[in-house]
Amino acid sequence: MSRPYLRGEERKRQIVEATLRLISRDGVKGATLNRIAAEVDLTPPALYGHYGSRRDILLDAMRAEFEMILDLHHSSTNPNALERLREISLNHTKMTEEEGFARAFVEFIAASPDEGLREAFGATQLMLVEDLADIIRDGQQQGTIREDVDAAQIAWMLACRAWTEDIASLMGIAEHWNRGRSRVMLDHILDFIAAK
Amino acid sequence: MSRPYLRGEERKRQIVEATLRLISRDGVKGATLNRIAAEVDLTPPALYGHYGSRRDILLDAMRAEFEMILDLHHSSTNPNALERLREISLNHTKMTEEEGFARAFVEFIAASPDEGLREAFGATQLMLVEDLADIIRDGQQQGTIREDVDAAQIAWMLACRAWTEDIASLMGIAEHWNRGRSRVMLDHILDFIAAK
Amino acid sequence: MSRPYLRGEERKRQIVEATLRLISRDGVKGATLNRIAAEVDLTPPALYGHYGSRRDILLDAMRAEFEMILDLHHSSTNPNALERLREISLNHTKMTEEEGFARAFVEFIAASPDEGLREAFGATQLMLVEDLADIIRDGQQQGTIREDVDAAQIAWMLACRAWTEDIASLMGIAEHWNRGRSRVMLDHILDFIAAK
Amino acid sequence: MSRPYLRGEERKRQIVEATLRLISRDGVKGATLNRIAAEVDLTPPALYGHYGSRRDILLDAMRAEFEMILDLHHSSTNPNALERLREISLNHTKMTEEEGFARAFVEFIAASPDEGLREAFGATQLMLVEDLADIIRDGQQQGTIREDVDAAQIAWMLACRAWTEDIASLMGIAEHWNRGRSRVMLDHILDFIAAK
DNA sequence: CATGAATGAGGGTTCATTCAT
DNA sequence: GATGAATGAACCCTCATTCAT
Repeated sequence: MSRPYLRGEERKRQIVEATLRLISRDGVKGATLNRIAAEVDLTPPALYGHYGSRRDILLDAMRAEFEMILDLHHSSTNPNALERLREISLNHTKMTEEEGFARAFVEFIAASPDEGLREAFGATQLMLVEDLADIIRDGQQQGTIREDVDAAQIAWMLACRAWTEDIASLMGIAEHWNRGRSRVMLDHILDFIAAK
Repeated sequence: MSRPYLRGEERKRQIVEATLRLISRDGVKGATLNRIAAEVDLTPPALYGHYGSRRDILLDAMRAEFEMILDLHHSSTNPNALERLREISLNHTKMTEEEGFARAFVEFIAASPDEGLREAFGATQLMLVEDLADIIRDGQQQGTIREDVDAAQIAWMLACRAWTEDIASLMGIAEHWNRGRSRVMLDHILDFIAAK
Repeated sequence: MSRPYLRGEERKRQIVEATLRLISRDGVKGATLNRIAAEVDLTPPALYGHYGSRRDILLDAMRAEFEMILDLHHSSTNPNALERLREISLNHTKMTEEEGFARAFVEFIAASPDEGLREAFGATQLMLVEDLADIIRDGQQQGTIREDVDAAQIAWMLACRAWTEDIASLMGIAEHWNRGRSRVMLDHILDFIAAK
Repeated sequence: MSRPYLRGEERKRQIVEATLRLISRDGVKGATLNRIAAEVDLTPPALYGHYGSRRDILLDAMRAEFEMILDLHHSSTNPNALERLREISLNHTKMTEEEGFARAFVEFIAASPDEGLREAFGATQLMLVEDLADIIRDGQQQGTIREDVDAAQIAWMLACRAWTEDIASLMGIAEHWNRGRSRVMLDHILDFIAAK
């Protein structure tokens, strides 16, 4: 009637956003075609005009989430790599607290194996860790980070800290693994790698 | 006919084991009554003779898993609390590698929110962390662990390391977050808290 | 344990009472063996020690209800048959208002045909109407009721009034078909048959 | 394949008709989705394409039945309101005898409370009684019905007569509360209210 | 007299997907 | 690009009943 057909790309963006919203709220399992369709004011079969299957939608949503994390990694432009890591990490804390973001991220870990998303998710996770490792190597070149640390090792520890934040928030125990403790852990890591 | 009735407690144990097996393999979502029943050679309604609902079965499975972790925490009897922590942590690594164990544990994090298991899981998680903190306090009293560290903070960091092991295994990226790196992180933490 | 086995007749009475209670509250359909058993603190199979089937329990409950109505018919000992009818009818109104009674009665009408209770219920209903007709014939003999009215016809009309009271209560519209209107209808009937 | 898709409204009509048929035969409890679907040659889930739940189907069936009664009320166009009431009432008797009609109507009274239909049914019943009361007031204005009777009271008594017809038919005792006696009751009421 | 274990039938409902339009 | 109708599979759960104990 009054709703005009949307151009393909715009509709896809709409669908992906709705999907991430649903995943954050109800988990991957809760992101059913019925609900996604309702969210974008379409009928479920209409989704097949844009994606080949529910799995494709989920994968695209995962890609979008991945890009949001990448954006987070570039949210700081501090020339000092060490400080950049700190700012990125603190930004992560902030975004986790602003419920919504990163929530979907953890849900992908939680995705039922039969959704077949875990492997794909593992791959994106590797890229993100590698991205952090690049920053660390950057710092080693500029002299703000000790040259004798294993960049990948540190990147993983930072990622591990971020996961824990997300998971704690997800389980409703964010009061115990709180901003303060998360910060202490971050300081431990950064102190350890800081060039003296 | 030929299948003898099992006594209640034995049947419950059987059901819980089957459930954990299914959760490890297919996630919480995959542990359906149909499959659980098939696994123990019963019809789905028969499960209601032992549990009030699917949720009750899942909760009991969670409790069983919780007790396995508690057992893990007492798997070392080293009188030196610091070394006890090390042994417990390394045992965790070993068990994670022997696919199966702890896998179900992570699946509970991943459980769809509508299963209503996360809060319950968060509670057990808190208990486990507190259990680790007790060991740390133990070490502080016996002088093997620095008195000026926050026991809870350290316990969380150890838990965080364990989670990361499980999650990495789950996502199929255990090659990158491997035994070696996990060990390095452990050493970092223990070196930091060791009494000089 | 502490609960001694009950003598057969007492247990049956207990079961029947529980059944009527459940029927009043949840309808015939709601009087399941599970609930009846729970109500008398037994397991469902134990009921088979006293009755051959659920249907038998329901039939016995119906018989008990029938006797309660009979008691109602003899709740007045007024020697004047016309006044006896009035008192009986007003007592019915009172009992209907005291939610609980007669509720089960109507539920038997409502019983799903596949319960196979309606025919049995029709038979008891006939007996009750005939019982009222007897009172009317009594009045005709003693001269308080016109001799030219059809006793059965009037008995039915009185029964009809009683049903309407029950049904209106059941549908939650007792405010509209209320005590006053029910009373007016009663007066119509009794005025009509009163000997001049 | 060979079965063409039915347009929505037509399918809904088909479903409602099948539902009323089943309710007449097997009661509200007997109108299961399985049976309704089989009756219209569909699978049970297909019904959800037309109604949101079983309850919605039942409510729609109730509405359809309500409209049939309304039609009955307008089945007579006799200008004399008193005679109109007589014709309507006699038509009701006739329809009750033609097994099928009104049968479903009574079943709604009988619906298990947990179906949650009784309140809704009570509301429609009120409308029907009010509809009859309007005819009575009509007669009072045109002078065919005494001005000093309570229209609502009389309407209820007429409804009560109709219920009794239905219920007697339902219980299989229509031989006792038969056309003749029902007619006598009708004459009583109409004689009473007829203007002299 | 009563239980505990189990069953087969059936209940309402949700889901991803297909197909004709 | 989107819909409306329909499906098959699977979901959790309740029921009356049976049988061994």
